[in-house]
Amino acid sequence: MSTNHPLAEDLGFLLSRASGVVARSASASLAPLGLRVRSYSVLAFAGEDSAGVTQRRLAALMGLDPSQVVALVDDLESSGLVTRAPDPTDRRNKLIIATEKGHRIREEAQQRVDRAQSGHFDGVPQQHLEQLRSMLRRIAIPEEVPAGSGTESASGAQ
Amino acid sequence: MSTNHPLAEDLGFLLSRASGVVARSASASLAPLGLRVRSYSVLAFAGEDSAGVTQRRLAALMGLDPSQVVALVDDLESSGLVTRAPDPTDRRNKLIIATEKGHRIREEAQQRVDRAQSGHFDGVPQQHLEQLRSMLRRIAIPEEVPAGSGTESASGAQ
DNA sequence: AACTACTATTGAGAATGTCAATGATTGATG
DNA sequence: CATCAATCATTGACATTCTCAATAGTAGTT
Repeated sequence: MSTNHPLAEDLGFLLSRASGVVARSASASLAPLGLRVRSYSVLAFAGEDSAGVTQRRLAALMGLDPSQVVALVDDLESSGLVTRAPDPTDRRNKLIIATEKGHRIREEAQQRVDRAQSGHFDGVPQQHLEQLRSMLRRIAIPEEVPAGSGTESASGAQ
Repeated sequence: MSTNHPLAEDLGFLLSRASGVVARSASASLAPLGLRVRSYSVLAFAGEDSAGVTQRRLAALMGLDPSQVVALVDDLESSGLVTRAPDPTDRRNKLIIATEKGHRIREEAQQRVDRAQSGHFDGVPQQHLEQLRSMLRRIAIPEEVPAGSGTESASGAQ
């Protein structure tokens, strides 16, 4: 193992650093809408599936503790962007569904985020970006998360 | 216009997600040494330059507020891994220098982190990793940070 | 019914991020 | 030399985020 590379070249460090930079600018771009990166993510996922998403699944998708999702949904709900609908098939679940207003804001938010992010990625050729996406997906999601039943031990960190 | 891609394909989201995954495992691997990712980063940077690093520079390197560095250095100092040495050329600065023990721990820590990270990156071909590093560097560091300890505006001052 | 497993929720405590203010020091200006 | 602005480390306050344990409600099983 060539264990003597400077930290500034370490992939984990660069990952964290780049993530911070991008998240910061995204957060700044969302501020006018009263959203943060986290709440935007919840809104986006909720808006992608008209059937709604359970909070448990949101937590798994975002790599958060389920308890964190509660507050995020609380905010979005009190802002009228999403609703908590009971799941007819399993009343333990609460399906997070974007309202009409939620969809509008989500659209606007996505444009803002895209615009902010393009500033960081425009220097990189499209083909490389696709590779980057592929690698990050691989690292971020060790195994595909099924959408239906969650039989996984989804406690996140252990 | 790629304005309608799912969030799970968004580069910023994937970046944040991958960063979290890698940081978590790195943090876990460092726990036995009493280090976290942050304190390890400080220790690593301090150990890379025998002349030491100012806290201001550490903050810039790591993308932190200077006030955050204070606590990190406090911990490392009380653990005997680094020392705060006065800068002869500018007494406002405090040069963070790794102790002998600091160097030993840093070595051990680096091996642990590398081992933990290899689990995430080993599936990716070496060439792609190099591209990944290059892209991340570009995103993470908008402009190269000069390494001069003092305010040597001899060449390339800006 | 009893039991186990799962979901959302709450709460506590630690870690992290952000921001303003301060003392010590430096460099530049008058 | 005296003064002023800028820089560095530090402190403190405050919000956000992370991590964990515990709980009520529900589901599936036996």
